[in-house]
Amino acid sequence: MAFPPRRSAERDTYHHGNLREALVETVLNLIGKYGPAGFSFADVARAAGVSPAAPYRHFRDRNALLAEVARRGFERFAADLEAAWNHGGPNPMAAMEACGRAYLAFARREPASFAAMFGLGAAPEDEPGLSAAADRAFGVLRRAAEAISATYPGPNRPPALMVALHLWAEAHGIASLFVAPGARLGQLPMSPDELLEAALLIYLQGLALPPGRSGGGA
Amino acid sequence: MAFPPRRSAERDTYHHGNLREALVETVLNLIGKYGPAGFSFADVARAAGVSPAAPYRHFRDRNALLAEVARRGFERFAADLEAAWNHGGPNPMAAMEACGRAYLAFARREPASFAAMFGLGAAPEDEPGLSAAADRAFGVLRRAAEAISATYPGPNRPPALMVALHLWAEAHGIASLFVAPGARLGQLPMSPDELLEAALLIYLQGLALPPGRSGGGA
DNA sequence: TGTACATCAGTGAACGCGCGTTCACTGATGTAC
DNA sequence: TGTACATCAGTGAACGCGCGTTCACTGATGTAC
Repeated sequence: MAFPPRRSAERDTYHHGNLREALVETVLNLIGKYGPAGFSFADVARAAGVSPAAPYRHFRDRNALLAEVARRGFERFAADLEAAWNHGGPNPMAAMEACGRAYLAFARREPASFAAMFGLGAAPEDEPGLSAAADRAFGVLRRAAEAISATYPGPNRPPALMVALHLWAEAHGIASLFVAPGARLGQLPMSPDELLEAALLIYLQGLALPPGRSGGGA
Repeated sequence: MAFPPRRSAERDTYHHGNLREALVETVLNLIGKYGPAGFSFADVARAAGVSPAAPYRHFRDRNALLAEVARRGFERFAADLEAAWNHGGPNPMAAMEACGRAYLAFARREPASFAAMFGLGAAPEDEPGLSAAADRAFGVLRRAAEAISATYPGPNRPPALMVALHLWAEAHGIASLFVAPGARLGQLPMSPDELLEAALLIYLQGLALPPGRSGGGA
């Protein structure tokens, strides 16, 4: 992949001023266009309008750059989930639904970040801060699950961590299979959001029952 | 990534005999070691012990080779799911559980195929047969969901396709997040299989109820 | 069963290219006094 | 407020390398008669 250098009139000073930020943003653009594996470190420099040596001032190598992109993605992701939870209303169920919608919305709105974060494409190796940021995002879901769990009476109160993992997996599965670009499946009978919402409802209903004969008659 | 040529004594004839198969298998090896983006077309040839021009007899380019790997992966995947369903016993619930286990088992046993199939790494563009193979795999889950749906009495019989999508997403989410190599999460409170089984049970219980107040008191 | 010949599946050398990375450098910025 | 100087963030040329791809070729295989 070769890119024409960015209109060089864009920058009239010798120093870029904010190259680090610009590189991160450029990567998001490139991932969006060519996928996480579809461009080189040199391409990033070219697209950002600097010499191929410039990025080395800010990132050790291509992987460190990608990891930073993923890390920032997780930060925004966590913030989105947090906001959804906080504004989801007093009812934990409704708030959890809002979280689910936020999950899919993020995958839709920031497919490039999503790809970088979850390694759909050359997965960035662990860099300092990456896992921490990912944990922060999961932490929101975990606390949400705790609030939900607490609404069930003691005897059949489900383990909050399990609930969090279940819901995360469902949201992530739907996002990966049906929202992320290049999703392999064609026609869905309903939107991903509706699909997730229905799954959430059914799951939470199932939680209310003590484990027993599952399904079959009424 | 550079590889030493394979011990050349391995092949004493001028013709390889079964290079196409060998290339596919070599790719699985390389994905396993370096990820789906971690090697070049030339590396594949080298690792298979042939000249860099030889693979062109069998595959248009790197992408076509990766697509073939993914296609075969889906074939085996579909076969696994089918077998799990068929041997899962007469009870559709139990059989679906077996399918879930087969899903995770595949991701565990063939991480390289899984990565190629679901584009965890440079996703192969659509090649003839790839989507068809993927559809075949999903078809198994879809029929299983139909059998499950049919066990519910008419009034609240859930749409089979929705059930299939829900279960696929849950299984896929768990596989992607917790089974696939490079999964970002650390300690789980239970194994992925247990996690999926629990989710399945809760979900199927929830299906049995007519939609209403979800959760909260008993 | 032999043989001539077409076809096939490999070789290996060659090409141009862009990559990642380094280097000495230079222009701009910030700060001490 | 001026000025000297250290530091910083960029340049651009250069390097060796391996990539993808092509080419004329050659050894092996299969088949017609």
